[in-house]
Amino acid sequence: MTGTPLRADARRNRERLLAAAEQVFTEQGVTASTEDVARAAGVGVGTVFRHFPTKEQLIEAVYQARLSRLADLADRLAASADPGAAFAEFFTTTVEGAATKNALAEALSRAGVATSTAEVGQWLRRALGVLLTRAQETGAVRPDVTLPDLMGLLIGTSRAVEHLSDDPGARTRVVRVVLDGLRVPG
Amino acid sequence: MTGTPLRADARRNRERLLAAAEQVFTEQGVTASTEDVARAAGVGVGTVFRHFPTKEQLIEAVYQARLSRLADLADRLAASADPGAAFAEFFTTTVEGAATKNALAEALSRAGVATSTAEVGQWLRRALGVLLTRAQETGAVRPDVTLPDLMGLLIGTSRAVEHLSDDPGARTRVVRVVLDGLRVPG
DNA sequence: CGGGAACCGGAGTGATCACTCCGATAGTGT
DNA sequence: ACACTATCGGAGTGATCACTCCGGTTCCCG
Repeated sequence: MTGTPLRADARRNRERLLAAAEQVFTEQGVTASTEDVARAAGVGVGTVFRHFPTKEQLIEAVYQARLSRLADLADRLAASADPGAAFAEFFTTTVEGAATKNALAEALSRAGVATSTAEVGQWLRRALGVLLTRAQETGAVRPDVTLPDLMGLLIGTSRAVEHLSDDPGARTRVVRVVLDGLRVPG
Repeated sequence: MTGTPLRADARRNRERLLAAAEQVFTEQGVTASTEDVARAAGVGVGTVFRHFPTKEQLIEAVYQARLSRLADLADRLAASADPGAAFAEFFTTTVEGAATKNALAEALSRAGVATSTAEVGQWLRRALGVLLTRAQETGAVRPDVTLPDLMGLLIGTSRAVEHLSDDPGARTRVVRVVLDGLRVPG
C-alpha cells in the first residue's frame, strides 16, 4: 500500500495538516478555504495539495480520522460485560462529541456512501453491529431496530444535540428520549 | 409594511422565483448558483437580485415559506380533540416531509436564530408550544420535554430520516423509536 | 391608444477559490 | 562534509460566483 516511507518533515507536515484541517473544518465548516487550513497548519498551500491532491481528499481524510476514532471506541466497548450499558455509553459519547458544526454527523453520513471512506466505514459498521446485536440479545434494545436505523439515529441525534449546544440540560434530555425509544417498548 | 403594490408581472415573477428557488435549493442545496435559480424560474439574474437584493435574503425567503407552512399545520392540528394524536401526526408529517437535502431541518434550525425569520419562527414556536403542552396535559408526552428539546428532536429526526431516504421501512421505524421515547416512560 | 414609469434581461465586474509551477530549502545516504 | 533529491512556499492561473448597470420591453392610467 505505502510505497516509499515519507521523509521526516513530510510526515510531520502531514499530521499538522490533518490536525489543522480538522479544527478549521469543525469551526468554519468544510467551506473553509484551503489557504485557511494551510495558514492554521503553518505551511504553504502547495504543501496542502502535495499531500492531498484535492480538497475533497483532504475532507475525506479528516472524516476517516473521525470515523476510525469512533470504530475504535466501538471495538473497545464491544468487549464489555454489560452490552446494554456499553451500547448506551457508545451512543451518548458519540452524540456528545458531535456538539459542533455537524462534524461527526457528516462523517457518519458518509460512512455508508463515499468510496474512499469505504474501508473505515465497513470497520465501523461491523463494530457497531456487534454492539447492537449484543444489546438486543440481552433485551436492552428493541429487536426491530436495524444497523442502518441505528446509524441514522446517531446522525440525527448528533444533529439535534448540535442544535442545542448551548444548553447541557436539553442535550442530556434529548439523548435520554432517544435512548428510551430504543429500549424494548411496553 | 408593503409600500406600492407590485405590478402584475413583478408579482408573477416573484412567485415563480420563490418556487424555483425552493426546488433548486432542495435538489442541489443552497450552494446552487443564483443563475441556476434564475434559469429554473425562466428569468434573468437581474430579476432575481431586484426581488431579493442578496442571495442570503432569497434563502431566507425560502425558509420563511417552509416555516409558515409548518406553523400553519401546527395551528390546524392544535384544535384537534386528541392532542396526543395531533402531536404525533405533526411530528410524523414534518419529518417525512424533510426527506430531501436537509430542507426542513435547516429551515427549522434557523427558526430560533436568524433575524429575518424571527416573526415566522415565533409563530411556529407558539403553535408548537400549544401542541406540546396539550399533549403533555393529557399524558401522551412525557412532561420533562421542553419546546427547545422538541425542536431539536424535529431537526434531528428529519436529518435521520433524510439519511435513510431510500428505505421507507427504516424511516417509519426511526420515527417510531423517537415517538416512543417521547411518551411517558415506565 | 399613447406616454411615462416600472420592470426585464444578460453582458460585464471584482472578488474568491481550488489548483499549478518552479526556484529555494532542508533531509538523507555515503 | 557533500551531493542528490524529496519536499517546501507562495506567486500565478483559470474558473466560478454574487452582484451591477443600462438599453430595451411591458404594463398601467388617463
